[in-house]
Amino acid sequence: MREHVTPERRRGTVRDLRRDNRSVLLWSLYFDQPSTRQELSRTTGLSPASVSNVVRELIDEDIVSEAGAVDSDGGRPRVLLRINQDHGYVIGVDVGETRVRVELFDLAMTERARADYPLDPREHGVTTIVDRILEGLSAVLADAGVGPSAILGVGIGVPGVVEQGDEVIVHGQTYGWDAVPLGRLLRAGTDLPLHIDNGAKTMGRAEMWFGAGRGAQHAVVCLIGSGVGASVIAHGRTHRGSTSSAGEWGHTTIMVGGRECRCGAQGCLEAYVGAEAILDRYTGALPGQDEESALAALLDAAAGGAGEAESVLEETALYLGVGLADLINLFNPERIILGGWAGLLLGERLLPRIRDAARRHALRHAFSETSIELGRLGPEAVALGAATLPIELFLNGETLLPVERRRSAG
Amino acid sequence: MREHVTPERRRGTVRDLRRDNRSVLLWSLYFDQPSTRQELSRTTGLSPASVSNVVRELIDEDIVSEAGAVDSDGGRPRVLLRINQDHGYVIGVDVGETRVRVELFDLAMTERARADYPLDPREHGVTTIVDRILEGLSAVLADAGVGPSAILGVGIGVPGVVEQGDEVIVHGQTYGWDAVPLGRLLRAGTDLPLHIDNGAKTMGRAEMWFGAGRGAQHAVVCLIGSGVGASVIAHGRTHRGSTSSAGEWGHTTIMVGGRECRCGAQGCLEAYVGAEAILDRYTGALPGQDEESALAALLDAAAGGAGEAESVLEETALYLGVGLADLINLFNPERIILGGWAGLLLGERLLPRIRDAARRHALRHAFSETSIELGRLGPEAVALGAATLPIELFLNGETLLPVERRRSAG
DNA sequence: AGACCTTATTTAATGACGTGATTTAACCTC
DNA sequence: GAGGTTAAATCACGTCATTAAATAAGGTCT
Repeated sequence: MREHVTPERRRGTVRDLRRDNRSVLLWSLYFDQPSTRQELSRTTGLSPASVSNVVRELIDEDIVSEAGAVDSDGGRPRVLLRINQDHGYVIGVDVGETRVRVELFDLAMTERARADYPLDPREHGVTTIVDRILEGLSAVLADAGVGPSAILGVGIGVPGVVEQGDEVIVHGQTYGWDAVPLGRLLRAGTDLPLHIDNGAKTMGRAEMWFGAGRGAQHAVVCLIGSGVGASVIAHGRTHRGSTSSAGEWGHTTIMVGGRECRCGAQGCLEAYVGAEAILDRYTGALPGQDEESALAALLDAAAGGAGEAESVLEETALYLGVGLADLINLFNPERIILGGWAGLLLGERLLPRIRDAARRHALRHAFSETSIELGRLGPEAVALGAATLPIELFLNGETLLPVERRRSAG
Repeated sequence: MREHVTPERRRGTVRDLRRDNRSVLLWSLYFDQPSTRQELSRTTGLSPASVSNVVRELIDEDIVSEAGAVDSDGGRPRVLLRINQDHGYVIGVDVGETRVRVELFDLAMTERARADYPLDPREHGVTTIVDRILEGLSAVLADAGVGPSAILGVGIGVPGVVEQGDEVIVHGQTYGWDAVPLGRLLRAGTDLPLHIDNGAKTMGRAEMWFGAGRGAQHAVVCLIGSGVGASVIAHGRTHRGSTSSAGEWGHTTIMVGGRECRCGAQGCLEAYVGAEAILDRYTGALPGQDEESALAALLDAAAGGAGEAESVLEETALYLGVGLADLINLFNPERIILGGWAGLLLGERLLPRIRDAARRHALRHAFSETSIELGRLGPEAVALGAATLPIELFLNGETLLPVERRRSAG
């Protein structure tokens, strides 16, 4: 990743100061469009004169446009400013268990093109995935009629642990990937700036930017699907830890000596509340071929009064609540967001019971400061969140121009 | 706390830039004394000219002194710089379960005076504690012959959750304190700038600044005494969460439906590895009046081959390892430091077994990136760590002068 | 001892920046 | 269209970090 950030982000000269001020202004404008110079002066704390200067610069660079004015009541009207959504584009890639999806967005995160590639459930080979991604990149570029030089960057959400560094390495424990240098493999097929991250983390970004997490500084986004992951946000930024593998909530132990988990340990949370585990604990028959319809059927059975289904779900709510309580105690977030396809299904029916179990297992004070909510973006948001990775660099003024890219690639 | 920080730390003008640069220079010098202008230029990334300017300013303010020079091999010798350790003093307070300790340090963290007040085990009344603290402040000032105006600030480590805000509130679940406005109560008796924080967190600071955590950016310091706490450091800074109660590791659930914990929940880690809980699980007789000697006796019994003692400890190592694995999975630290009097006792004998249990319950990748070590400062470091709170503000250039203090107090 | 070399630090000149004060612009009401 | 009002741009100023040049402070060599 580093390779696409200007080397050694400095912070000490007057020019760095300008870059930073420009950046806070862009962030402010991005999340509160349209806005006026006045308002930006208030929200950024910069003087009106500085806002004027920076905005002129941004307009000259075709990043910001003036767009109308607000009605005045006796004075010069305030001019509305907005980010030019066609100044550049970003691409988000969702590498899931069942498909690869590639989406192209403009700066306003409006989808401009999409490509979908279903995966054979047993076909997770690295080269297959790499080919699909590269294919998808060309497809969405062609489809949207956008040239590569207009692309600010490509965000890629993948399952498994992503180790950031000079070379991005992906460890997909449950995916069959072992130390895959995904960045290098893709680089052979494209010059676009790549940003690879764990899918749960990109999903979390999406909820934080555009979903249930908006406005929160400290939050945890829980992703429950077949497996279980989480994205921890502290001070508005994803917590990565020393090698970017933080947030592996699913393999937290909630029952010493408990059920075997596919990670090899015993008593992991995932072995109780992951969709696969829930279905596994239920001995009755369930219709539906895939996990998604099976879990829905289980929920329906419980609603219909089926005893065992009911008790499996009751237990699930307890375990999930315990898992959330651990997050509350350790991270003291202001908000917990339950997402992922299974998380949303379960939350819809069990949220009160889950909340109650969390309350019983968390410290009073921390629990009372936390709200537990459902995600708002659905499980499709992985690509959207991945696309925010290059957006973030852009807003920070860290995006290289295509010319510079070529230089740094050589 | 806010009240003693200049209101609204800005970041946008050239003057802020200077404050920041001055701050990075001070931090660098503080942890690498003595140093030279050259070296500081390298470590801070500032130009030699800027270092010269800032250093001259610091010398004029009597914060830094020149102290000798390094031998040269043919050129002008480099002048050694060090922080003037008598430029100001800080006070650290440790409010423990059995005593209140107040220590006065100079800027080099050399202890200059100390006052100890044992507490009656059942005498945790707020007014008693407040009186002891105030008494201790006067005592160490008198003892060290230092006037209040030379004190940069007072750091106070207390048991329980400390809610930072305009008014500092202490919730001491196990201490019998309920929403105590400790800051306000102390303010009635002293004008000194106060910084209150959880004792586990201040202890963690001490290890990070001067102990086993030096140099780490991501670490967790575990404090095991009668109860269990932790201090999580991410990117070099203590993780506080939205209301500063993050890091309550002790009440993480490791066994759904397990042993009752004094917090009211079941299966908390503390109910298995806290000293009180360990002793409680052992049915044999143990000599010694206090927990400390009892635990030592239990360890000796096990070393002597006593079957039950051995199995209780074996179990303890397992549970503790599980607790550490949770931390590894969630935070992905580069280092875990085991501290607290019980943690040190247990670690001494059980560390290999604890490590092994952690390995079995953590994800491979994250575990392999983490080292698990014992604390180096002993359980006495709470006051030392608390005293680093005002030091931090000082290094950041956020300490008010006594004159300004009075203004802001009125 | 003195000429010369080497390295550290300071000084001087320069360019960039943010800000408050001052102008100018743009719209309203009467 | 004159006067009032608010927004935005411009100007003059002070601050800052940096580069290049100058100076300080010690060596070495003859």
